[in-house]
Amino acid sequence: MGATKEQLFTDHQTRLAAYAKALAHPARIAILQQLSKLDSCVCGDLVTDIGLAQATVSQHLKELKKAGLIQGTIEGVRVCYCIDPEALTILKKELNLLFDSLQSCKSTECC
Amino acid sequence: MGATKEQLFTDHQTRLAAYAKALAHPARIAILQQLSKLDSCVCGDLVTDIGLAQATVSQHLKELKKAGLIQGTIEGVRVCYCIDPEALTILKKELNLLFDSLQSCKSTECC
DNA sequence: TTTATTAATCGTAATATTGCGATTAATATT
DNA sequence: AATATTAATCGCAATATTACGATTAATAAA
Repeated sequence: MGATKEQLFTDHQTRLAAYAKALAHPARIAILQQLSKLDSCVCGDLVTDIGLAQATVSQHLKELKKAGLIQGTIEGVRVCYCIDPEALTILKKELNLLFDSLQSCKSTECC
Repeated sequence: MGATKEQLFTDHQTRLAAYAKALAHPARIAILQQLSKLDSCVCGDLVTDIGLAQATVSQHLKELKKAGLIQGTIEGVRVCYCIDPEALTILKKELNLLFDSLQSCKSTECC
């Protein structure tokens, strides 16, 4: 096994889980923060800044790209990575949906 | 390999990644939503509601407990699971920290 | 006491993730 | 043309995740 039974869940649950998965590694959070901090989007710097091997950083970038959180454009030999602001907006929206649905929590009544 | 190089990251990055990991499966999001929806916290119902095997649901509950998002109290034969409202507050705070740090994103300038 | 119910855990299988060295393809530079 | 730089990808190893049947321990009910 090891594969999610997708048909059991709503689109919102699946979408949010996918975003959460993208954020589920400190390196990927660090990459996002680094990307937003840099003046330019020259992103080979990420490798030195993060402290992981180039192949590993490249893999994390791929995950972030897959989730739609970042975009990459080729600039000669280099690749410029940037956060997709729209994706961030959608992510925030999905998170708000979750927190709204958890707001009616009556847990203090029993645990 | 297959283990995160924790020493490279800040506490915030590690903490948030751990929370995100807990949310990184639709079943666990479904469980949280179900827990907040039920009048009581009688949670054996989760197994029928979610549609996964008892052992699998139990494992997801364990993950949520590990992340601190839920608590479980024994009530006779049954176990009552509840969302920890404080953990939700912390999670929101960590997420706000992230979004604040990503706010200064200048990505539209280049990608 | 015997039987039923509940939920954790064990064991197993399939798959995914994390990490990196080595290689590769692409573009720059000399 | 030869060389350097950059970043994706391959291949591998270690570990983690997802899922479930079977078992177990605990409590409740008969």
